[in-house]
Amino acid sequence: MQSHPPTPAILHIAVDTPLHSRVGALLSYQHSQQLPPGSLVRVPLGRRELLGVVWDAPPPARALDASIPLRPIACALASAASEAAPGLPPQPPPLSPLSPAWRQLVAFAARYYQRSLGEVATMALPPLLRKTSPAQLQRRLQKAQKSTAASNSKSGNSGKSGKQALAQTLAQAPATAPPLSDEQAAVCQRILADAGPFLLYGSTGSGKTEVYLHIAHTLLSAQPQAQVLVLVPEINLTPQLLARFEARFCPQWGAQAVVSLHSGLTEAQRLNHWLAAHLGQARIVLGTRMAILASLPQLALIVVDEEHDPSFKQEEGARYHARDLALWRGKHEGAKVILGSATPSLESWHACTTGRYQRLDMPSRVGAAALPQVRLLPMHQWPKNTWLAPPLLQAMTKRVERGAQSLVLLNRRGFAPVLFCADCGWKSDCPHCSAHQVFHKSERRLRCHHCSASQPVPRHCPSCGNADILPLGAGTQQLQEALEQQLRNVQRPDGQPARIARIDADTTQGKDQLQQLLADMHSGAIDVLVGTQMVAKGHDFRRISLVAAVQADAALYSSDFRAPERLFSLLLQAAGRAGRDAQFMAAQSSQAQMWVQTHQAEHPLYQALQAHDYPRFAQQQLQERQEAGMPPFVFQALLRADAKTQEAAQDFLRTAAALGQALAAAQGVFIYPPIPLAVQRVANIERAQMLLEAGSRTALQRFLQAWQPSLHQLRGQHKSLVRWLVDVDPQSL
DNA sequence: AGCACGCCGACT
DNA sequence: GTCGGCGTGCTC
Repeated sequence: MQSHPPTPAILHIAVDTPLHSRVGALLSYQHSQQLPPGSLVRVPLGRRELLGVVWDAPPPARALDASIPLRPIACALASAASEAAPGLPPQPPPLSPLSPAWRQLVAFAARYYQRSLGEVATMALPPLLRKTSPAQLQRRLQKAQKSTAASNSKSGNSGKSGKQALAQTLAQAPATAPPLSDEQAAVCQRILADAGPFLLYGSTGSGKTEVYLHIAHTLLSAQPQAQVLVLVPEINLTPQLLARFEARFCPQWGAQAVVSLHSGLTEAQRLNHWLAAHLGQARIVLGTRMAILASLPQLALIVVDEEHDPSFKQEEGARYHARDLALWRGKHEGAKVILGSATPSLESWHACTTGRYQRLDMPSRVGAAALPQVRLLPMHQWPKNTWLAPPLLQAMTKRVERGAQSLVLLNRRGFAPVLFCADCGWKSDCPHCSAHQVFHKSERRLRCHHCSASQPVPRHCPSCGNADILPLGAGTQQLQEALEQQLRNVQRPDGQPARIARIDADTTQGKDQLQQLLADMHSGAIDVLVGTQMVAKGHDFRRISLVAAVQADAALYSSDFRAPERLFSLLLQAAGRAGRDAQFMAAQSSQAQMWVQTHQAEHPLYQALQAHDYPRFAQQQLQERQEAGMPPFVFQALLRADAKTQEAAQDFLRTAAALGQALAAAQGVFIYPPIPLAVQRVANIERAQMLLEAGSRTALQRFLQAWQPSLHQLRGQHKSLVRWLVDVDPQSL
């Protein structure tokens, strides 16, 4: 068919190299023929071979020795149909190039977050592609194209948990769509009629998922090629939602129609799922933040569930925010975007008040009991070291006796116990970090949560030799022990003693342990569950009628201005664990309750929580932020420097500030003085950062863009500098 | 960033 | 005598 012989060409290729290196831009290679932009190739660089993506523009002109010929690419993994040489058998259909829309997304993310094109591009591709030969890929492709009937439930879930959840959900809910409530129907109508983006504000149990399913079904039915992307905060939450989407869509469109994309998959699964999305076989892709960069040629809808969740922000490498990229991608690819949350981020809430997003409310809780009653328990009337106030213990005792469960939520693992010598005041500080090593009873070791250095628990104080050294500070473990002590004479309806269990990093080292604990909780074998944030999210325990938050106040004193927002969200989410089963609650003839132990019962945050009034909380927070000139009313970025000494790190930042000063002034960007990070030293590296603030996103972007070259130059002059990085839209300061 | 080459200290 | 520390230099 092709009559012209292929003409040799120069390809401009994005490879994973840091922006600040001398190979940070597109690299040029030669090949026997032109390959279309988006083609996947493997190229030699130095003595290694890297995955690369063919780009459409040449890199900015650089001094390149013209007498040395460009190296040829190693192989093409994916490209447009290549001509078979005359006489040879026709080549099997190759993988199509990545779409222009995908490359634009990658280019935007690279520009916005100040990383190289190649780094973002390779980050968006399955790691196995780096090692797969064209022949292997070809085989995989043929297999994928032939067996659309292959069981996705096998590869779609990792391990037992997914299958259990699937079976559970299938048993509970028929695959047919339940009728929508009036509220849900009204919301769906708006979403289908308007452009969006939409903020779906609905309390836990209000049926947001049913709205996602309905919209997805409508769009996928209307367009046979259309695809839907659903983002969830954490891997643990994927199996449940995955099961619901599979139950609804796989009977109609086959097992390949729904795939997951997250870091819990094996490399082979990830490649297969990615391919299914790229080839259009997957109609629905459900995944964590990384899935926002998947190749989805016919994207029609993006759902970001729990859009307020901080885990959508990547905190290393290219520090992108999946929700923000979702909005950009939706706009540029003509896909609808739905952000869903019971406690939206203040950024999103604010965007609704300015009309940038359309807010849709779903206030009612369906199929569940009334929202839990929130009781604020002032702690000043009890001795200072009281962990659980007597009224709360009484309430929990009553639940145990009636066969109902309680959940005790510890605000964070932050107050992990350190080892302390009462004689000389020695504490188990980490020798490499400005942090304490934490006492782990089960391992009999001290471990640093920042650098992972660990050592056996000393028998005597290393400083004064005193044998009387004790764990200091409330840990989940001590709380569990205290509870066991207090409830030791309490009996369940079956006459057995109360059973108390704990979920945290210590007790759930093996995956099976966590599954076992969750199963025991579901079966009712556990009466009181003590845990951190992870128990507050997602789990649908049917018999919990009381949730208690202890030590919640810490967030109110935090220097991080986002701490209250997170606390409110956590507490409301935790409250949502109680009273999920209306029938059970009716049989208990009691109301679901959320108890909060506090020294600040009058605090507006708790007052709003008591009223289940997120809008009031958000409005009050936004007003504070506006008055204080904080996001979302200003836009921020951080420049961080790591060096061998704090002084060197700050020196670099100060020099960088001086170099950017004129530019910053011109763009209206304010540069704050450098400060050490909260954890100043990790693994013997000193860390400092400098806040940049601007009244507009574009001003900040323009400044960062212009500033970047000076930062690269500066690098060479500061010898003890280990590295620097820019964090655009930081989540914590 | 990798991954080399290259030159000085404690071990089989 | 080698193994191995990480300093400097290069990669289309």
